Amino acid sequence: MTAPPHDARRGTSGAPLPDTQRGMRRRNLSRVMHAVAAHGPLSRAAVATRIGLTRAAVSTLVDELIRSGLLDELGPERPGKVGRPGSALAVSRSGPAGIGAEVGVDHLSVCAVDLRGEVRARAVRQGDNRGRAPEPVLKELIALVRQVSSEARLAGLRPAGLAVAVPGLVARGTGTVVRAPNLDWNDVDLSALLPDRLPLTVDNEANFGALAELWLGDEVPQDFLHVSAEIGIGAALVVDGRLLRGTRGFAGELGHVPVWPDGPACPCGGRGCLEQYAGEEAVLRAAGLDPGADRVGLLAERAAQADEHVRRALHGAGAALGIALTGAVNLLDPRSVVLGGALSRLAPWLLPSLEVELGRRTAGTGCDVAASGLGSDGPLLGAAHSVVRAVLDDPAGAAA
Amino acid sequence: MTAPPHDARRGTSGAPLPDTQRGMRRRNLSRVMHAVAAHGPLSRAAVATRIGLTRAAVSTLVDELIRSGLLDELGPERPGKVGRPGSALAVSRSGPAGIGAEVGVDHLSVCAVDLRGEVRARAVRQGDNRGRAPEPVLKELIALVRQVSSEARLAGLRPAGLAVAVPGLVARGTGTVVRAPNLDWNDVDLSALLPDRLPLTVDNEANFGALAELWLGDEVPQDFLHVSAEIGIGAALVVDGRLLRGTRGFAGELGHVPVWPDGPACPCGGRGCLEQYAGEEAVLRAAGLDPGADRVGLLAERAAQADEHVRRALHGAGAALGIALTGAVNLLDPRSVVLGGALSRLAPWLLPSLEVELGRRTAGTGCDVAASGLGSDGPLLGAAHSVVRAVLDDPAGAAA
DNA sequence: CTATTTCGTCATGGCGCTTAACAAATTAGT
DNA sequence: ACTAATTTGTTAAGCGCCATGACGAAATAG
Repeated sequence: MTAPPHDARRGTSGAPLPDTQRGMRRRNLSRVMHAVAAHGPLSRAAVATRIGLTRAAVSTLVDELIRSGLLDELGPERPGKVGRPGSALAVSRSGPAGIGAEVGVDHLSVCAVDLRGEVRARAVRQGDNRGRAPEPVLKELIALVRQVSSEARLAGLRPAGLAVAVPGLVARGTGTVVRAPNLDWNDVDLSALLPDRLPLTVDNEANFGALAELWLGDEVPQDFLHVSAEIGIGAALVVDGRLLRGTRGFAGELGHVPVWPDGPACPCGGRGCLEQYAGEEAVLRAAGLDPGADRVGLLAERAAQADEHVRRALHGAGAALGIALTGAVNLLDPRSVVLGGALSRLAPWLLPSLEVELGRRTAGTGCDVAASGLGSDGPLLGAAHSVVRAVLDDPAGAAA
Repeated sequence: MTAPPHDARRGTSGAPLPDTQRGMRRRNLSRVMHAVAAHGPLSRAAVATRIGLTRAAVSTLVDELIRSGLLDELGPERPGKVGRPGSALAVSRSGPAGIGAEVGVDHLSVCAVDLRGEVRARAVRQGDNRGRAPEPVLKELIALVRQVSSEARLAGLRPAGLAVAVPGLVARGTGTVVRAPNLDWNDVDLSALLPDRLPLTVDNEANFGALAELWLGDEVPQDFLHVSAEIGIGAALVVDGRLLRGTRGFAGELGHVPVWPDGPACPCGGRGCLEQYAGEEAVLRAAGLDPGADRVGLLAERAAQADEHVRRALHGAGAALGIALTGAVNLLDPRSVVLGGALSRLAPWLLPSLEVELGRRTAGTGCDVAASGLGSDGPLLGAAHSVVRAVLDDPAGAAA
């Protein structure tokens, strides 16, 4: 009566589970999906040489994926070379879809992304969520999710999962928002409040923003530091194509890196944290502006108008950021630093002083700094794509 | 005449290579080795339940490993429970051995470690290597390696690889020392100067020290920051049981994290780097001591004698370290910080001020700080063990 | 002394990939 | 225009590897 080890299979990571033929098949299915997803339409033969299996093996894998509705046969390729032309395969446009959602301080947004990575439906609801109770906010979010989901279904898609980006700390592996200062939420369990049938993932919006950069960015370096400033100043670290979360999921707290250790006291208990120099509040104060609704927009507008106060404030913030990033770059040696989220809009005025500080302090080694091309859509897209990635990582687990 | 994909197999990492049955076998062989190595003598049945395969499958795997000389059958276990007692399996004491070597500023040392992790032979040669040319130093090192190797062979071991720890930057994936300031070596290619038949690995001693902590430490957390101070101040980051090297292999430069950004100029081009406050030179100067031969020993001795100057200097260094580590802890959220190498000897006088700074600046989250238990042997042991790990990771590739 | 439990092995079977051969579809050459 | 060469996708045979189920062996429990 020994328990059979048959069900020892586990989630998507696949690495540490006992190696059996079933797992081999699953990983090879995933390899085929990734190859086709990443490198456009491909013939079976092209997939085979790319992933290192034989054409025969790939044939059976592809058959299975087509039957599952994850791959489409587009028909014969245009013959340019000698030999029988291959039959082009592409990731299906009508298979599973990832539903991404974002709870922002001044908006809610939801979108559906197909396996090819295209956004097929989206919905936004503007409105200040600061201080509102979780329940009504999430009720509105559910309405948006329902709307986008049914729109997706009309387009022939099947929602396969929901990922929610929130501006706060999320307990690792759960759906609980531990603390979201700008919303004033504490210990909110989204999995209880979002009773949709879809598998749910919840994560920090900075993390999803970094993943979007990893999956959708132009340069696609596998190692970079993604800095965003929606809640305080957060950094997400991508190393070797993997997001580094830390033991408790608290990694990336760039905002509380000491810049001038004897500087002003910070609510966190420290002194001279980066947030005291480059945080939203601090910059607004230094610029002589009142906190309003769209504070970042205001800063960008004034800076563009060459407002000297604002420009000087941003100059100082950039310098402080540069000093904090010097520490990070020295520790991590990333290929590049990406300014995402709100920071990407302010980049033109932050970058000069930032690069001066970073450049002279990391003389030989250095590191590129650039603004993200994804703008404020990063977290939302990252969330939706995370669902899609899960399907690509384990196609067998997400059969139609 | 298509190239057969047969040889697509690759190194030890195993993950991204096309999944074929051969690879499956190799990974399962590795799982058996790791299980036996980590959890003492084990019966086939115990291995089977532990790694999630059937007894039948484990039997054939074990047979193969015994035939290769990597596993030993110790005979029947002491029966304490009902049922037929299993036959205890242990990692062989006479299989392959890892040869580790360390080029220190004041010594050369070499040791041989068997698959069980026991040091079976070692040799040390004291003598200041500062400023000596690479060739004579390496000639001496080769002599030590030969001596230890033949000693190991006499004990029935077969040297399977040589790993060298050097106090400097090593170009990733090569055997070239880019820069070793304390030795005054630049662009020295060890693979050309160590023409032994053994497969050669070269890495920074701080990295090997961290790996030793990972593999041999008591606590065995999979995420920690290992700080050492042989060459300047280096940190090695272990995340998820993997060493984080950075894109160029320059990760862990804790010594040049800005502490007081307006502080004294640093040769690196920056100002107020940690090294200006907690580096060996800086501490000796603050303590009013001259640089001598065994500088760290001198500091420890004086501190133990309650020398006020020295203690105050170490107190200041600890505070600076604490500030720099605050940044690192905020960024990485490691489970603990370990002071290794020379720092472990000075820990009693560094820790108090270090913990004060770190504690009050990372209020809620915090992070344990402790001295390494491995003392100054860390890098040497880490190097030798890295060879052993390579065998455990791919037993098939290292058959007798 | 028998029943029970656990261990290690063996024979059988299924699954998944490789190999080798073949038909189909195209280009290159005469 | 017709044949040769090349490449694709499929099929059948074969082999490796693990699971399953049965068995003898070696201990404890009653």
